Amino acid sequence: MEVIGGKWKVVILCHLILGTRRTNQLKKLMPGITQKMLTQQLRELESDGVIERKVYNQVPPMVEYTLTEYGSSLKDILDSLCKWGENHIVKVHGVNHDLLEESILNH
Amino acid sequence: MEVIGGKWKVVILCHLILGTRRTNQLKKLMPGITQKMLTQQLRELESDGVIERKVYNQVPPMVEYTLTEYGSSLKDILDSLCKWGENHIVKVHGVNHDLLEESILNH
DNA sequence: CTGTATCCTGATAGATACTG
DNA sequence: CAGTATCTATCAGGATACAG
Repeated sequence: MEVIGGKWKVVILCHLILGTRRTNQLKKLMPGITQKMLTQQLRELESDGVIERKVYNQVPPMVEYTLTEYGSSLKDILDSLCKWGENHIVKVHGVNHDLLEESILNH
Repeated sequence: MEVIGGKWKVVILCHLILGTRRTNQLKKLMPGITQKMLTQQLRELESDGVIERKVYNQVPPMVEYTLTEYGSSLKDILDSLCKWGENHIVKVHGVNHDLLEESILNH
């Protein structure tokens, strides 16, 4: 739970499951997150060994984040978590399915 | 994550998967938890509909907690979570397997 | 574009004492 | 036995400004 318990970590991980992403791509995928939180959560995921940070020395800067092989072992958890979470949100909050992505990914 | 994200919730749920437990049983199973936290986490799990609280009117009081049917749907998540967590602790903290239960359930 | 540095607030949790 | 009430400490997270 310490590894995936941060407010945005599961969301970040779900995005990275789909492939490598740049910092700004992640930011656009999660409009509700602040720059500070994004960096912070990414650093923690990195130091836990589940994602990798690749810096390209150029101007303007470019940084890519990728799921490590170890991080990929979280896929099962993420999947069952997302599945359960969707049902739960629909059940408890009565959100219809079209609003789910927005509801989940932005908050 | 809001449902299982509390500091002790996954531990409580893991115990309740094995069967109904009384308050004091849970307390003994988790030496590190305080009375306050135990009650609090149980109440939250209850209001999320994943556990059920049964009060027997007697002296001394007896209260039993059981996983609801809905709560049982968390079993997959809990399983994969525990599995991954064990590996992670061994890998990161170098804890040997005998110390795992103590390490996990008490902190 | 990516990231750091502050400052600040609310949530979370620990300790302790008390109640029916 | 099970739970409540306080009070306090800590921490995660938000807002904002700044930097290479």
